[in-house]
Amino acid sequence: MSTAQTTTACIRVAVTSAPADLFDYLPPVPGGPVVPCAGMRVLVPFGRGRRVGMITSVAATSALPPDRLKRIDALLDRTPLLTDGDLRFVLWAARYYQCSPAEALFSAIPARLRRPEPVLDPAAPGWRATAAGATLAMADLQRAPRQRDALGLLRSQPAGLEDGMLRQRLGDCSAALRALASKGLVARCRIAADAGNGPSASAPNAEHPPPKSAQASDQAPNQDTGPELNTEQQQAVDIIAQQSGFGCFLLDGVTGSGKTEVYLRLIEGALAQGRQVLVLVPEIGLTPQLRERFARRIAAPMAVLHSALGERERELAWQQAASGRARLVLGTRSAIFTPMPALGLLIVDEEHDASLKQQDGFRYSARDLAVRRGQLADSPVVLGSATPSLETLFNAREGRYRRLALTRRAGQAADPDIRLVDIRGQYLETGLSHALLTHMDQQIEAGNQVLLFLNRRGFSPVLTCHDCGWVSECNHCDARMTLHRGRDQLLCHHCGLTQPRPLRCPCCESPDLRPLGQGTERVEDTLRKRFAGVPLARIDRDSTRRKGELERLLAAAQRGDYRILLGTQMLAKGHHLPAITLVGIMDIDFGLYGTDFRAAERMAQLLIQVAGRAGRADRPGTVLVQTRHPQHPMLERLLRQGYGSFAEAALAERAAAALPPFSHQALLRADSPKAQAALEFLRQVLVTARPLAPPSVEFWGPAPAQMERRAGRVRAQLLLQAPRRSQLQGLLATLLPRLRALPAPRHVRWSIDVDPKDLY
DNA sequence: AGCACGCCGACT
DNA sequence: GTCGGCGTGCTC
Repeated sequence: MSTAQTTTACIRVAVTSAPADLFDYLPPVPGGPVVPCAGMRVLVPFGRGRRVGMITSVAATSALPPDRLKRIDALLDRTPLLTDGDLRFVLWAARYYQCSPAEALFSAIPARLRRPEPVLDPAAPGWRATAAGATLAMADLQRAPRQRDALGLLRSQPAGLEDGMLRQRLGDCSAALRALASKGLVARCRIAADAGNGPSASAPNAEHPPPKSAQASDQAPNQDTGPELNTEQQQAVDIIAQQSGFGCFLLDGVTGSGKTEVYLRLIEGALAQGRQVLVLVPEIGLTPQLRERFARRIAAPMAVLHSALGERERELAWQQAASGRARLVLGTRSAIFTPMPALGLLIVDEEHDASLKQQDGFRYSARDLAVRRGQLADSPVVLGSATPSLETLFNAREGRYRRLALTRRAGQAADPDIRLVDIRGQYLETGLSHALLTHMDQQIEAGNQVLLFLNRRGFSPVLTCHDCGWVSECNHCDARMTLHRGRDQLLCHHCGLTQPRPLRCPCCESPDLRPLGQGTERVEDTLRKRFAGVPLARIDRDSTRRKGELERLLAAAQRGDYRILLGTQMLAKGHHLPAITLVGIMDIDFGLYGTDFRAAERMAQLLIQVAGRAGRADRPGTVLVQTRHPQHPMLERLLRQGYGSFAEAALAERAAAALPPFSHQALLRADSPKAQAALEFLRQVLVTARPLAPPSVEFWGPAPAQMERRAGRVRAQLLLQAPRRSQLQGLLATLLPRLRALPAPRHVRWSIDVDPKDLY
């Protein structure tokens, strides 16, 4: 039967780096051992060359005459990489975000599989505990914590763990393993392959033993049961755990209220029911801490997926999830596409965070896709944040999500005392007011830690000539080049252009060049002089360039090695720094009069997140916010009445202006090296689009982009806005194919961003 | 998106 | 006489 079918069937293939469409092929030469199925990769002739593609469906006939169809060269997989359910999800996302099926599918699988490589052999080399290792008293390894952790983990997995999995759980532990091997406590082994057999086959006891079994208590140093929950936490856990099918929850919990503890209980519950759990976090910076915390508490196998992973490691982790062997998957945004046959719970931590949105190519929002995936998997979705996005708060208000509030900080910690410092007319020492410096003195003297936040890296944002007024402009962008004194260069933060720091003005030859304004490097300089002898760490993209440096600095900060922490954005994320009693925000004004309608929302989230670093332990925290606009209504409201009240007011403004979430947007961006070409193209687009759109759809522009010239290209944009998502989707579905067919003016590149987060 | 074909200026 | 600029068109 399969012979007749395979000779006549038409195989629909998404081909890599091809136009947006799918292409029809004939099956590979009949008689092969493998029947082509949706979700398998194939090698196909395409034009003059060969490409990797993925089968999206197998149909009876093609719209094209059979003699125009070519034959698939080879099947690259013996079994599908993606199930029908996975395919449906990814292809839905491709349609929603107006991306080609091929680009979406191949960004959903590990990068290595975009090439015609065979999937890695899951029977990979690994380690297992020997009989001696299984009976050794753990106390004997008291002085070797790495070895103790490694052995403890291997003892909990009698079948052994493969190298990639061990690295996932423990980081680089090869030295510890070699040491254990030399004592005969662990041995090399191959892990039995059971990929593709579904979840239960690989989870021998479908009921995953919760970590309180005899075996777990044996490894007490590795597994704890966590603190008791307070009423709010318990209530949240109970309500979410009751949800049997799809349902979306907003876990709205102030910093330090124990959201992670709620996640952990929910995870334990879902695992105990034999389900898999997917946890999304914004950035790698968060992963080590969270990974360790999960590893300490969750006995079940976990896979970690983040962007710093090597290709092979990533694929192994992906396989672990897809085969059902990994029960818990912790990952950054692209992990939303990880196949998980027994998925039963999705958690998105810091759901407001911008890095959950992919900013190029396939521009998806991992948070929004998590909701969709929860629907398809008929599973609960938990969105957690101390500063929920206005979209999510709106959804909760409308009753689409259920809001669960955690209002109490764990332990004795009191809410931080947030105060504005009016810096108008004040003398500033490298941007630092007298008031801020005095508070720093006090806290440092009292033996506490201080955190200073300045969202500008480098020494100074501009270098200028005191004699002729020359400024360090970038040749390729409408922007100034930042002076970086560490590397003695001018650097454009927008296109990456660097040039040696000029000694004389390029314009008038004057030697009197002066740095204007301050970045973290310059503040560091001042602080090292002002607080001589006080240990200080600067944490920004430049000081943490080396791999593992950020973790090293944060760990040292946690131990109290540093008394002053100075940094950018990176410091705002949920790192736990319990000794901080003073947070200084050097400049909040960027968010008050921003051109982007989301500027105020971002400012508020940043302020509350940074403020959340203060006073997490039993010491009360103070936050000083330097501003030139102390009467700004949004800022006042945020400080007097808190984020929730700010969000209500901000939502009212959005409603009045019919902005998202009260409407839905898509942004068409175009750029070209030629001055008017991008704008011209978008005018053409508008002419095409207007008649296709219902009258309720509004068009804003086309207009030059915020920074019109960037990296040598002139940029323009056209914003589409509709009251209803379906109207916008309807318009895009008819408009985009026409745009792709439009004669593309030379050198104009364009792209579409559905639900854009940044309007520039 | 690649990668061809194809038709016009500066080199050995 | 060729090498090579990138404009235009096609890929099941």
